[in-house]
Parts: sequence; C-alpha cells; structure tokens
Amino acid sequence: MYNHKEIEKKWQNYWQKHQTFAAKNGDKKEKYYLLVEFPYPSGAGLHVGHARSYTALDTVARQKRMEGYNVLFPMGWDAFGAPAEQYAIKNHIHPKEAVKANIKTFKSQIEELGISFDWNREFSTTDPDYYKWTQWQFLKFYEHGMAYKAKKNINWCPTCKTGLSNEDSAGGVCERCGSKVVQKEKEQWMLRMSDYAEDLLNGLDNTNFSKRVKLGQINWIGKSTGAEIDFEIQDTNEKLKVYTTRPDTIYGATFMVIAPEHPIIETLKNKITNMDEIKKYKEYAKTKTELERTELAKEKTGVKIEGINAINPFTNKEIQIWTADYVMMSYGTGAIMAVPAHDDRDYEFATKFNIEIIPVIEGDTLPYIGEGKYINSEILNGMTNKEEAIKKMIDEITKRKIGNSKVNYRLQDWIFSRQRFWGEPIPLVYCKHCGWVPVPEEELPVLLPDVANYEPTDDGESPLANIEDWVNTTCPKCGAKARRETDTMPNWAGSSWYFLRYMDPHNDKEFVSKEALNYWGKVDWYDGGMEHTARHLLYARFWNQFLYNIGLVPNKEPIDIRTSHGMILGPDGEKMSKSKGNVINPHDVVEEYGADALRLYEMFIGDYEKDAAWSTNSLKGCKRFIDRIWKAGEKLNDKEGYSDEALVHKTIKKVTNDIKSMKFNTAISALMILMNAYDDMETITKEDLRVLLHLLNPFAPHITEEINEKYKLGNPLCESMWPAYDENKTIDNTYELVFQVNGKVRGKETVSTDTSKEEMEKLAKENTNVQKFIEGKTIVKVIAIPGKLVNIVVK
RNA sequence: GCGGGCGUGGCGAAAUUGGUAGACGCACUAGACUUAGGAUCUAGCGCCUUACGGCAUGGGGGUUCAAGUCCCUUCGCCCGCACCA
Repeated sequence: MYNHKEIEKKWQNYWQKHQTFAAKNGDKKEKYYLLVEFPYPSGAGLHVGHARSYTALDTVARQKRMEGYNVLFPMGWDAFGAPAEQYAIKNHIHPKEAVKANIKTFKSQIEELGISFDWNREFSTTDPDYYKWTQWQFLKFYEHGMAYKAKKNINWCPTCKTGLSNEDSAGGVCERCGSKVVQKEKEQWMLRMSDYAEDLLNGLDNTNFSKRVKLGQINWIGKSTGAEIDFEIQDTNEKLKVYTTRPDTIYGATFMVIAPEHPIIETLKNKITNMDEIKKYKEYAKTKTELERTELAKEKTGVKIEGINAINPFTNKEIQIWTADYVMMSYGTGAIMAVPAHDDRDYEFATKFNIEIIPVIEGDTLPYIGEGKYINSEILNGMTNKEEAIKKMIDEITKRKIGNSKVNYRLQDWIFSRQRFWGEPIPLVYCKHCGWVPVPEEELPVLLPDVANYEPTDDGESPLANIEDWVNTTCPKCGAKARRETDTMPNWAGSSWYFLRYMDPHNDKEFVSKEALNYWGKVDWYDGGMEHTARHLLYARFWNQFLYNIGLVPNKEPIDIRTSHGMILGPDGEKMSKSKGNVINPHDVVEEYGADALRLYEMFIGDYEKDAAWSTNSLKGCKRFIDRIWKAGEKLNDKEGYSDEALVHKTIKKVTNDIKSMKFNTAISALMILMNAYDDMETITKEDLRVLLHLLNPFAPHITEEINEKYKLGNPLCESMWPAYDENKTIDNTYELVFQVNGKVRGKETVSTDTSKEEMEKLAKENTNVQKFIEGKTIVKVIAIPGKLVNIVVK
C-alpha cells in the first residue's frame, strides 16, 4: 500500500531542508515556548516513555505553529552523571567519548519519530561552551554569599564514594546504586536554598502547575508553624531550646529528648555522669542509616542523660532529659519537649521507659492528638479551641521572654559538592594567603582534564585530586602557589538553567542575552516525568529566583505550566526493565509500524497523566486507522465544501481544544468518528479529506503530508493555517429527543433543533410506548429541556 | 500518621452546567470475500431475560422530575511526604 519508511524519511528531509521548525529570536509573531526534559543519553537508548512526552508536546508545538505562533521547542542532553563515569572507569576511555556515542544513537532515535525539535539549538551540559556558564553562575552564587563551604555531617555513599544531597539519598539509600547511605563528616560546598523556602512556596501562586505538582513542591519545602521555647537546665546557665508545633500542650511535657549529636552533651560533659553510655549510643545511632532509623521505628531506643535535669517553665517541675535517635539534629533545634499523652512517638517512648504521662486535653484514649477541652493546664484550663490556646501560649512565652513563635522548613541548603570526575569543576582556587578565590571570568571554563583513571580516591576525594598538574595552580589574586577545588557539581546543576540557554544557545559573551530573555520570557509549558516534579523543578526555580534577585533574568518564576506524564509500563503492567524482558524499543516499533502509528498510539493510550500498559494490539488499531485514511483518497469526488458541515466543524472544535488541554485520546477519537462518517459516504470531497489530514497532522505528521501531496489537496500542512471552525455551524439542525417517564427512557424521536417546549411535550404524549407507561396514571409534572429530553412524572 | 488522587464492560477508556451511561479503540462472536488469513469488509457485543422489561458507574444512605456527576457514610487501591516534633 505504502512504504512508511520512505514517506517518513522524505518528510523529515523536507522539514530539515525548509527549516520548518527553526524558532526565530525577536520574531514579530507571538512566541510560545514548549519544553520537554532533556534526557540523560544512556547506553540503553530511547524509551517509549521519552516518546510519550516528546510526542505530546510535539503535537502541541505543531498545532501552535499552524496557529501562527513562533514556537521554541528545543532539545539537548543532560550528559554529566554517574553512568558515563562508570563506563569510563571500566573501559578506561574518557566519559565524553561514551557520551558522544550515546547522543548519536539517541538523536537518531528521536529524529525517526519526527519530533519537531529545533536542532539548531542543541547542546549538551557537558559542552565546555555550556558548562563555562554553569561555572560562571556558580561564581555569582559565591559572590553573593549564597555558596559556602561547611563541615557537614553528610549522607555518604560508600560504594560511589561520594556525598549525596538529602534529595539524592531519600529513604536512606543511594539513589544511583542502592547502597545504604552512612553519615560522614566532610567539607562541602553548599547553596543557601533554605533562604528561599518562603519565596519558593509563595512563587507557586504565580505558576500554573498542576495541583499534584504544586503539592509536591509544597511537601518538599515542608513549612510548619510553631514556637521555640527555652527550657532551663537545672543548676547550670544552659538552656535547651526546643521547637514545637503544639506549645499548647506544654503542661504535659514530662521529659525532653535531644538528638544524639546535640552539642549540649559536649557542653555539659562534666555534669553528665553517664557519658560513656551516651557516647556509645551516639556511635550506635551513627551506624544506623536514615532508612533503618525509619524502618525500625517500631522500637524506640534512647538513653537517659544522668546528672542533669530540665525545668518545665510552666509546671516548674523537674523533668528528665533523654537522648534518642527519633529526634533529628537536622530539623528544628534538635531537641523536643516530649508530651507523651498527645504524641504517639513520645507516648511509645514514655511507655517503654516508664516516664510519667500527663494528659492536658480531655479524651478517651491515649495518645490523643488533636482538639478538646484543656485540663491540667492552669492558664488554658477550660479552653476548647486549639488555635486560640496556641496563640495564648505563644503570647505568654513571648511575654516571659522564654521563647517566640517560629516557622520551620524541611527544605535545607543544597549540598552542591560531589567527589566525582564527570561533573562541572567548581571554579575556585584555594590559596593559603587569600583563602577561596574565584577563577576569573576570562579563564572560564575550568576544563575537565584528559586522564586515564576516573576512580574516586579511597579517602573520598574526587579523582581530580590525583591529577597534580591540574590541581596545582597559582592564586588569581596574589600569584602564590594554590590548589584548585577538586569537587565537582551535582548533575542537577546543568539542568537548573538549561531552559534559559536554549533561548540563546550560541552566545559566547553571556549565558543568555537580555534580548533573548525578554523575547522568550517564561517557559510556557514544561512537561516531564513525575519523578522530577519535586527536586529538579525546585532546583530550577531556586536557581532562577536567585538570578532574578541579582537582576539577570526578567521573571522570578521561570515556568508557567508544568505537567507530568504517566509512565508507559510493559505489556504485563510492570515497569519496563531489561531483567523482566518487557521492554518495548521505540526503534523496533517505528521499523515495523511506522513513526506515525507509534505516535498516534501513544497519544491514544489513555489519560496522559496516568500510567498505562503497552498493548501492541491497540497499536495495530491505530495503524489500521491510518491505513483507512490512506484508502479514503481513492473516493474523492469533484464537489466542493464539506459533505457533513456540522460534523466537520464539531470535529475541528473538539480537536483544537482537546490538544490544548492534553486530552489527546479524545481528540484522536473525534478524528476516528469523522473517518467512520467518511467510510459511510459513497464519495468525499477534497476538503473533507484535507481537513481530516490537517487535524491529524500534529499527531501523524508524515503520512498526512504524503496523502495531502498525493491527491494535490493544497500546500504542505505544516505550512498552512490550522483549520478554523464556526461555532454556528457546529450545531446540528436536528437532534434525537428523548422521552422519559419517571426518569426512565421510554422513547426517542428525531426532531428539529427549534422544536418548542409545547411541541416537545405534545410529541412525548403522542408516543405509543410513552402512552403505555402513563395510561391510567396522573401526570404530576412535565419537564421539557430543549435539545435534550422530556420527562413526564406520573403517579 | 499527614497530604493528594482514583474506583465505570473481558481490556484501554468516554461522558460541558446534574439530563439517553459505556463514545472511540482493543479483544471476542457470526457472516462475506478468499487457496489461505493473524489482511479487508459487514453485523453483533454491559449483565439478567425467548421477549416485554428489569438491573447496572466499589458498598450503603440522602437531595432531585432526573445522580457516574452534588451531600453524608463506608470499603478498596494507587501516589507523594514522614520518628519533621
């Protein structure tokens, strides 16, 4: 019938030759910026999941261009990262070689899908021309005091021999290799992201992210409101500051718990009588990974600190101080007031160690967290409103100068150092006399050297530390001997600003020009995986907000709409993986069924934001649809106009709107309905066929152009304006009026659209089947809804 | 535990403001064409019933002339966060 391979190649060449998808900076047309996450070019090649996201926004891009927009739809490569480095370690070749080969494969696989990327703007985060500007921006953070080096107890992966951010070690396992993460003290570069917690939270109001994406951001920032309160330690001048969201329960605070790393232990070591035991416990807690600390949550552990006691500032009673690993040093003040009557964790702990439990809110069961009448609480007794009680307590502690209200965030500063080779070198030099000195702008980029060995050192330094002639340099400030920073940036760095670079990718004077920034503005629509909606999006927003604050970008929020596609699962409903043998390779599908069939199927598969299992049978159904259109060209007549005007206008309307709202499946279904109608006609007009091809073009761009050309229906679709519909013409002259008796359908009749209520009622009562159901009964009420139905209520 | 989402045929799913539940596709069944069919075309296809009709959107209740849609309640599943104080 036709050779899809030839057709696809032909039109891909046509687009290339005519530069159909080249975005033009400064063009008079209205701009629209569409972005998909640039992939990590792994050796495994393109995944059908990539194809889903790319095709979806490609559909939008193609529609937008035909609607007259200047569309920016770029693609590039996020190529720093561990897999390329692992490959390099094994094979002793420079990771950039592996990356180069993988990009080639990836790119050809994307090209054969016919995605309308503007390849003129392609770059990789590993290009020195690109990472020069990543380094330059890091120096901006540094200049503005936003980057600092700190000795931190960091999450350490013993297998990868590198520090990990909290985000990279979620759940206590290394995100990359799955090893248990341990705590290790190390000097690390940090970015002050926690300073931006409130802005990152508030900024969400200026975005159109989907609800679940916003919630992901909100959860990650983790704002909580409460109070900090000082508890005196008896017979010392020391105070223990706690953070609590429930200061109203303070009368029930019968003990305190501090994190094993809490510095007060060191301060008061002379008073504490069981230091050995406490040190032992601290060691024990350190060996436990975060995961174990959570998983083994069932059983509380802890040690009572002997020799010191605190005073509850409201009951004035002596209370014990314990150390336990259920209190984290990284959150709040690393110390809590324990209210066992109203907190499950404190309750469990108190029960295990026989500590007094005093209820302060009336209730039947303990622990009872929540609201109720306050008891045993002097100034709060009798109150019932939680918010009021909290407010009263905060007023009281403020008045007594023992505390204040306090907002806490889960969000912490971003650990920005990695002890790896394959990342952007941090462009700083350490000089004995001058301290840390930035590499001057004109010396950027600090290039990664060519070496033979990419393994991290055993003491956890980056492999760069071994390369003497790279490490040893001179101080840019005083000229003395100095050493380069050997840590590299995390691979989130390059992806935090790549959307800005696409606006002006070849600029060698600036990271992006002001003109380009002003013209392209925000990313209008960013689509990617659910797995990146928390951290990548947060990093990118943080980075951009910083650039905004120092006047380098025009918008505080870089992205307007963010959507996240569901995963494509294997035919067995499981996540695709080599080991399960359920991987569908897009290249194979393109070979056998064609790019258009694959694209159409992936858009037809179901709700775009939900996961969906692969079905080759459904794919065949989409292929069949394309074949039917191909054959429809054989029954063209010489007439003009649309054979079924109302249907065509309705279809244009539906497809136009459904693409914009990501309801790709129903858009395609509308086109199938139109095709089914053509099948029922003896012959169809050229306009009939052309409009179908045009509406289908964003989904199946190759075959539609080919058929359009074959039957000389008009200019190439990609160079024609998107079909317009006339609202008046979407309305049919007739409709099927439904007759109901007591809400049950008892008859139908095709009537003219302008049938009056009276006529409708009359027709209903005349219907023989309706009469069967109203005979001998009293009509209570008749409801006539024009365009829909008549409902006769009888008794 | 907290936050969010979902529950509709054998399957993927549709269903503006409450107004014909199951569009469209897959699978399946029967027939046509055919040497052949895993190609194509035609017809059928929620469940029960020979039919009339009845019953159906996880379960129960409510509002309404009318509920997949609104309200209450209950069960189940999925996702995110989490000893976060």
